[in-house]
Amino acid sequence: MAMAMRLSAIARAATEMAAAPVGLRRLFCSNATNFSFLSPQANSETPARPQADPSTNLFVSGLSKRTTSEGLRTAFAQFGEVADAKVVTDRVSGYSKGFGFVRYATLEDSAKGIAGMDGKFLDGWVIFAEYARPREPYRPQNNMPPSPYGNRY
DNA sequence: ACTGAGCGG
Repeated sequence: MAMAMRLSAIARAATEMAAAPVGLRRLFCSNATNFSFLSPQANSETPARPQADPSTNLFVSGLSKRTTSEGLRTAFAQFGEVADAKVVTDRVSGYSKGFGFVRYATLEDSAKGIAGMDGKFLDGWVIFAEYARPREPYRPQNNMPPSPYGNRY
């Protein structure tokens, strides 16, 4: 019965993990976050699943701050055709924010990119690759006129 | 400048 209590504690912990926000699930990698076999109702009960729908665009987090867009592209290009790769940097300091985006040419490639890179090491850090959520709609922060240096939209 | 969760300009 002590055993039964231990097992239920484990099941409870696993259930909490499955319902935990992305930040906590990051302790593992996104490949190992499906614990629905321990909480069958979690599927219909989970309000908004944190995972985004499949996309050619990947959100990559956990990056070393020394990883560049070029390094990101090189790593992910092993698994498919990379159309674009970008490490997000602070605009004033120029330093990496530790995450970035990789856009593949096809959905097949982006799936292979996740399988190949999620939970792997890059420049000494375990990185996480997942489908990116749809990009934020563009809106100028102030009421500044459009920049002459190139608005891409 | 360090920052270790996060979804970009």
